[in-house]
Amino acid sequence: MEKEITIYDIAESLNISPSTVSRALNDHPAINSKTKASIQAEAQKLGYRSNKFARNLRTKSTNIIGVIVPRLDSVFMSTVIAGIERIVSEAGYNLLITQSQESEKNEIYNARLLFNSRVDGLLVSVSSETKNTAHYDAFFRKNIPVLFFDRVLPVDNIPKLTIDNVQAGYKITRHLIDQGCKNIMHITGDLNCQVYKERFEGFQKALTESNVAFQEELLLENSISPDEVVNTVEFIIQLDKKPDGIFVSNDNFAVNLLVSLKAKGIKIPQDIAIAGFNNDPVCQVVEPKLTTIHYPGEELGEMAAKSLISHLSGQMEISLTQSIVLAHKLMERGSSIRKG
Amino acid sequence: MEKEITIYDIAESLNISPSTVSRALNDHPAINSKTKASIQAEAQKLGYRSNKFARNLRTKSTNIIGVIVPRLDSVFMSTVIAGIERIVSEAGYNLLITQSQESEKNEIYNARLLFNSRVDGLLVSVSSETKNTAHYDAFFRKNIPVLFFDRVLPVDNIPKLTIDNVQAGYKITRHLIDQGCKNIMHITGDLNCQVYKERFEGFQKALTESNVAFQEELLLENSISPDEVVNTVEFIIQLDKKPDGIFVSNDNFAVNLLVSLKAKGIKIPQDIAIAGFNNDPVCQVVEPKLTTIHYPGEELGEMAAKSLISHLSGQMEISLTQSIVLAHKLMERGSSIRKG
DNA sequence: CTGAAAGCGCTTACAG
DNA sequence: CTGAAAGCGCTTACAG
Repeated sequence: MEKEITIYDIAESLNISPSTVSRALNDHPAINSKTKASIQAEAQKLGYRSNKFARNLRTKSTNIIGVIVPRLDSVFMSTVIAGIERIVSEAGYNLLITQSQESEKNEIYNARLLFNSRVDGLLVSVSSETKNTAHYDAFFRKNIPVLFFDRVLPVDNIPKLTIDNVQAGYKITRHLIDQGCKNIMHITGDLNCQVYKERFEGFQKALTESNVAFQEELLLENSISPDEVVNTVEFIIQLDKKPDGIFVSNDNFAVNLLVSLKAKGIKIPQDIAIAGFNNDPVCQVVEPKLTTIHYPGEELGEMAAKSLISHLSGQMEISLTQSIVLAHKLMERGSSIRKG
Repeated sequence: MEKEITIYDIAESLNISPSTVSRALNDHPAINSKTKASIQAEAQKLGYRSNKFARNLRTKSTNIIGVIVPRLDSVFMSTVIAGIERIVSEAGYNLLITQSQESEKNEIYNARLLFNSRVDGLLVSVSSETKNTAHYDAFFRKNIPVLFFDRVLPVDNIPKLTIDNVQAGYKITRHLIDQGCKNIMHITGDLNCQVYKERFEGFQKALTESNVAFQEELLLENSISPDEVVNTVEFIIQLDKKPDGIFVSNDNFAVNLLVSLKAKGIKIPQDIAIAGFNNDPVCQVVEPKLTTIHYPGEELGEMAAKSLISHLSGQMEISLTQSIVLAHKLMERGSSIRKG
């Protein structure tokens, strides 16, 4: 076990004061450049590494950004995280990442943990259970910037980074209608969750606008867990009046549903047109390929990280108080395009 | 901006010493339980939060575990990370996560960063460029435990957590041979990378054992980037003697290849049987479903985190010096099973 | 351009 | 069971 080298060791070996060593190591302008060079050389030679705790204790900042997401293991979220990591590490920050596993309790716990870890800023995508932002008040009170992304809460004065889910839901439903669908099913997650709620809103808006009736029984809420595919297929099969189109708020479920429906002899898109959400790579691999909304995960992550960091570094204070809406895109593919 | 409450504030308001407050807050056994209760109540009331930097500075431990992976945004890796996060957060540790983007330079940078962040332990999956462990020497010298998982280096005395890639490669090739394949192509990543090298080794072993000749031109190295699918299909199409089986060291590529080959009129598995590696969910969605090796990501992550933590908490010192080999499983599916 | 000194908020060996 | 005191390794206002 090596002894840990401190600025005092460097100071002693060079016969100067620790103050000067500290300044030289931080590239302080007042220090003579020759002194600086010799100090830096000596630090290198002795294998010095700065003690972040002592530094943080003094300066009261951590260079750590906290992240809370519902789950780490989706294609979408891992892409977002990868984007965040890139920007954050380029800017010399570290990342403390936690997942709530869709539980408000875990989210509260994580928020507390990150607060106690004194993160300089926080990037949050809320769990589907989360109803309010009380557990972030501690951050607000201390002026620690918090940015919500993707899964946000319908609360004012909190900066948010999202896509326009209402419009996206509208567009995709509109597309299904244009392809001749008149009896459209919607399969979605917890409607208390803002993103699902808004997509559903867009869905309804498109129906109303085109005078397509909304069938209550064709709304399947909370059913986008992969295990639910079997039940969903059964449900669809036994319906007297089967849907001729399905908008699923999640690619993964959509894709599995598509495969299972085909296995039951249902033709996609002729009998039922299907559309998903997110543009996961898997969309391109099923046959027919899945129509979906492109939701730019990596860019979302990068944007989120950039906004937070430029806020932290003092530039662009305003932008963090604004909400940013990223562009999305309808990807029309075989699963919904009906020839003629 | 609220004033930050310290143990001195609690001590003052209760008219006792900071020492006692510190002990009470850490649930020290010597403290009277009434004193303890009143201190904890006061801490709560004042909104006290412990200052980790002061604590770490004193105790010289951080409760942070560093993670270095090649990429965050694969299904496999995000599953691993999710497993790590679960275990680590249950044990009261935090995670500092970095990605090397398959660059040795980035990996070295990240190792240094995490070293300077004084992580208590390190979990590493190396980039495909990484040739040696010199950049982890600093950790070894300080007895900071390092555990390599999935992508490991062929170096002794470093604990590793993997599956038996040779055997897995052997099994899947053996399966292709059993299905009547006699001219098998292998598509793989950088063969300097241990996992790919070993799978290839297993591939060769199975061929040799069954007296199936290995065709040099049927080894495609470094070609598992998604952009390469088109070229690969072209290459296969123009071959005089087309392969009747393909073992791809990566599900994602395998699945895209399967789809593209089908689009060219090649029948899977009749003309060409295909097998992948990892058991990503996408395997179940293509038609026919993809034969692959199940590589348990979540368990891998959990195991890695558990080993490291039990080492850190002083139990099970030995196990970290051993290597752990997780079970894998051949998933036989339609992409390779030939009737008759 | 450089130094002496105080202080960030905690923990813990020592003493009682 | 409780307290006084030192010290972890840094930074920085103040002085020169």
